[in-house]
Amino acid sequence: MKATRKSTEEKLLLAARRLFCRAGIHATGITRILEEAGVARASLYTHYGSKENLLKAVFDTEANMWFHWFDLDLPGLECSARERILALFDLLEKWFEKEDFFGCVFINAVAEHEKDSAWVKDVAVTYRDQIISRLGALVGESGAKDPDIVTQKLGLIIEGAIVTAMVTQNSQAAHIARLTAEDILRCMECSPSLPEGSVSSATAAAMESA
Amino acid sequence: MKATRKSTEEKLLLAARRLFCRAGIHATGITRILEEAGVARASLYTHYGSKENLLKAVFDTEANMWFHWFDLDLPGLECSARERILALFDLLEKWFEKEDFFGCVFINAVAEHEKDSAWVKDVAVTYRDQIISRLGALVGESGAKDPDIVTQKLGLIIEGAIVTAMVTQNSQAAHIARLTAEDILRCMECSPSLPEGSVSSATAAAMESA
DNA sequence: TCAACAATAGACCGATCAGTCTATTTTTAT
DNA sequence: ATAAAAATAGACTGATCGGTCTATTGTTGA
Repeated sequence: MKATRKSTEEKLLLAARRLFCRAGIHATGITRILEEAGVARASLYTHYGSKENLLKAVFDTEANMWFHWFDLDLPGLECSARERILALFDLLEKWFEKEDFFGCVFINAVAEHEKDSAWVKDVAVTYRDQIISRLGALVGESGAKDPDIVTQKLGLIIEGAIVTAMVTQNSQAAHIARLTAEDILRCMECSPSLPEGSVSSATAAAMESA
Repeated sequence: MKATRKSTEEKLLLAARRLFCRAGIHATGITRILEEAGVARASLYTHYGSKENLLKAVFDTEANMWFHWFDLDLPGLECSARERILALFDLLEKWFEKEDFFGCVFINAVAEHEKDSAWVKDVAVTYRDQIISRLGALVGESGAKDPDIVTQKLGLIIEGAIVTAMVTQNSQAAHIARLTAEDILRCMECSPSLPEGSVSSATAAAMESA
């Protein structure tokens, strides 16, 4: 608990992070950020130079949240790797419960920016790789038979939980994701396919939709 | 296969749907839609009245895609309910493989609009409920012990697959989601918790992150 | 005390946006 | 063939945006 006054830089960063997620990046004007931060217009440009750089700084802080989870919070738990994987979903739940949770700034930013050749997507994918890599290390420790597939499954339900929580504005998505993670872990060493055969051939005929 | 020429209305709708997803809604100007549609400026306003109404029309077409899957494609398959659930992920994969797939317009729209008191979120949530309801009916047919939880799990991995496919631009997310769905279905009648106890208490201590 | 710096308010600029309007051409139906 | 309807190009408007600039006020450290 530092008693230090929040710096101008911090005030801008926090307001931008909140508004970019709550209202969208394009929809959030510089003026609104300045109002919420309680900071003068020129200060934004002396500290960050542009709205784009401010967004990059917001990306960094969001990535640091994830790195903090994987590099400090989860390793501090005295439990098995499998339990650490499940504990990740408790961290997600705490995140979703915050009053100013409005989705992941990476996902939201990608959603509202050009998907071909845009720096936003490149930055988001780079950070995503770093996060998935840490998740993969955790899965590796758990002794999964096919760690890559398990990692991809877990990454998918993490993203699903974030989006579900954003859209429904309900932190329960983390709990559902945790239950799903338990299913994945329970099936980790079982046979890779269902008793009944695949239906992928029967499905192919059913496609002519708009 | 109709040989009918595409109407002005359709051309606008298709261009808008593609651009809203590929580049974002705010980032897509009217002029760009008109260029891609090959349509005059005034035609947009005679047919739709405003950019907002055009977005609503795009929402309708995307919802109809889902309704077509649940109400026509999947019921047409001669297989068990469980297999129909899995077949949904094959439909998703076909969707992701389209060259102009850039995410779900509902998710993307929510991501870039105000999350408190905005019509965009309300419309998206309404359609989401209708889709989840159809998914729930399918799960009910499969004889799941706890159909509500299973439905929420499946809904979550569907959203996860869509976002993963959007961010990574890789249709393989549908396959991972299908494998996860198989895990969920396989665990459907098993005991609801892992052999080892929960770690939720041990996790609570690890939270002070930014 | 006073100079160097940081932050302030707010006018201002050029660009872009959604939407309107006019005048012209093309299509359609009879 | 011709009149009505639909679509066209493109100029135009008012509002908003990101970013710059000036002038003033606090704040800090020697």
